[in-house]
Amino acid sequence: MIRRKGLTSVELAKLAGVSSATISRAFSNDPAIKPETRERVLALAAEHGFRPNAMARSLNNSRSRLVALVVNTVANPAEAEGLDLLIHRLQERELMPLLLCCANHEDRGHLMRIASTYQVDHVVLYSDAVSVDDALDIFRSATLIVASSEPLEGRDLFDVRLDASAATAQIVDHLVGQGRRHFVYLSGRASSHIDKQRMRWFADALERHGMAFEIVEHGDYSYESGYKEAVLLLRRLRPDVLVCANDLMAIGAQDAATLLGLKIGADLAIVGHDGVSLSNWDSHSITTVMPPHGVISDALIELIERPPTAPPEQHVVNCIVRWRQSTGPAPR
Amino acid sequence: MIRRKGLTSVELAKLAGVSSATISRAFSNDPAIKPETRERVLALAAEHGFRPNAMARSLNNSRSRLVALVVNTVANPAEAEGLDLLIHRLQERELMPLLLCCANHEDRGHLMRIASTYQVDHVVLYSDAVSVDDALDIFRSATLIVASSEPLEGRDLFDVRLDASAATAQIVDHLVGQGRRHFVYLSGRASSHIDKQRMRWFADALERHGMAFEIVEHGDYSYESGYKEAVLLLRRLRPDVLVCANDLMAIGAQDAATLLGLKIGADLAIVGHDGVSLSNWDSHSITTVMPPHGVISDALIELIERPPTAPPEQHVVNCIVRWRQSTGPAPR
DNA sequence: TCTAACAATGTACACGCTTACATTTTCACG
DNA sequence: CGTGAAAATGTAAGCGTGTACATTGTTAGA
Repeated sequence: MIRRKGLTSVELAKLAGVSSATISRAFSNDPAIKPETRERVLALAAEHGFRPNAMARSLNNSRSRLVALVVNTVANPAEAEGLDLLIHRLQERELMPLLLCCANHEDRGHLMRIASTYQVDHVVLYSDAVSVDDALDIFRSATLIVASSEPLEGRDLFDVRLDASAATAQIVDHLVGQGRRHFVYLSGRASSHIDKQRMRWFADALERHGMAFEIVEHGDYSYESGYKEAVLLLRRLRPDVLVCANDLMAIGAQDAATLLGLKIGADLAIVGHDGVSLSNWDSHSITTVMPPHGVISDALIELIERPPTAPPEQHVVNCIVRWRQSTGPAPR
Repeated sequence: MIRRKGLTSVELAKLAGVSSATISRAFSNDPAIKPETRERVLALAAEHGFRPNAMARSLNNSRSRLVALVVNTVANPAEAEGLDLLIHRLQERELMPLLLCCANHEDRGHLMRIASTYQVDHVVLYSDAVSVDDALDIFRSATLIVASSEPLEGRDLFDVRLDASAATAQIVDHLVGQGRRHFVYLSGRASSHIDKQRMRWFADALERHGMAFEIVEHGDYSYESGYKEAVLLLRRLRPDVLVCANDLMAIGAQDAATLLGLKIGADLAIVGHDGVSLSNWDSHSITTVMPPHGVISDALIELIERPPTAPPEQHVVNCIVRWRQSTGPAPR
């Protein structure tokens, strides 16, 4: 296996009988180049397998076309299913995703510092893996784009904020309309921003009916914890609605409830969050509050493509409801 | 938000009263530098937030510390759960993963060509997303590392090959020992290399008992197809063992079998592949043939860290069995 | 035919770092 | 105290592009 280095623009220039500047112009769609020359250069380049060196290129125009994606882990479908779409969109635009997986990584700062070394143009904070301030501090010369449901008041950032208030209200209205009165929220990690938000949205929606809900704080986002906590709380509290911090816990809870002889969608309604694809299996069809991944990705891309001089901009994206069997017959 | 560019090594040199070469040496662990100077430079660098520009660095030593990871999609846990570990290992070594998601991407060649532009040091073909030849052709100056279960005879590549023959044999022996005789394999995509391999391993294991199995070729790796095909085939063939091309289908099949009144692990044994975490839920505990992600990642890292002059090397990694309830009581 | 304006290309330097080589400093030892 | 080797640092030439500016070629209008 011979590892030959590709040729450079000067070498190709020699072969084409032009200067390296012309090579550069051929590849950068410069209108100053004669179309025929362009064609000739590109043909020759293709023939010899020449492609401009992105390192050298970004060294002097300081645009790397690299986008750092800061996530927790790709092993979690709730994150990965949206991420996959975003990566796809980036690739369509010939932007290169640099993935930073922060879960299990003690020193996230170090991780980001290394990434910043590559002169990334944009940083997308795709999960709550790191704080906005840390990221701002480290990625000084990149534009930071935050995707979160945490309200970042007055921060003047580029951000796409998820809002599930409407979706949550729809579900609550529907369930209250079914005559349900006893709501319980099973938390994943009560201290997490996303969990706090979700509880707040539920509280608001219930309050409009003059109602409240109880919180069980012992979950950890896993199937097992959903199962275990559901067994305990169903015996103790006897709710007719169980809202779970994520779909995995909702599925675990459903299995537990079934085991206890409850009829899902009738005796007990179950609601999940995230809308992961497995919430829609026949075995456990979970009504869930889902972030619209396509809309989010589009908004993020829009922020990424904004000219660097443009002022910070905020998008608010509304979550949607996936009606499934765990809340009985769907409305309308 | 002020986007100030960081300072350069010459500027820092000026501040430190040294030359830019000394700065470079301080950051590259060059033994030729006096420890105290090194400390002084690093302290000053930290103070001013200086970090060397990776683009400029790799431009002249042609080592980018970038690793291209060619995968299908991160949305599929079977891929993502192993990938997550590999990314973690890379990050520990200060190597940057450049993710190429090929599923849904018509022109994978183009994707790879762009990535190659960034002078990646290594390319890991982590799934069957693209052919080895295409990758070799495009990433001329990087070393290619292939992770697959497809035997690449005589290709003289760096590769980590999965072998499930022993694991498969263990399962088959166990099931035959339980008195089971009628084996059916539900395929995901019969044309895929991985599926062909898995069928071959099963064929071999059964052959040693003088037995064979039937193949149902209508699956597509989804829960739904597992469910649907299982309903059809269980009525038609009445097997006592159903081997599925992946865990999702196995779970679907289990739901179908349960619906038909079969007792899983007794009337019917079900076997999956991939060992995704959700194969271990209480609701559907599936015995599965699992690639040891840790071992695979270690092997890949070892190949990545091999000096560029080293000759190609092959690792064979044995899959392991996760005994669950879908095959009845575990052996021993 | 001459000139001005424009189109197309070439020239040369900058981007921020590494590194071979040159130079200076240090230090041990006679 | 002088000498030479070793240690530490400085100098300068790239690495492969993009791009401002200079240069050449072309065409229109008078």
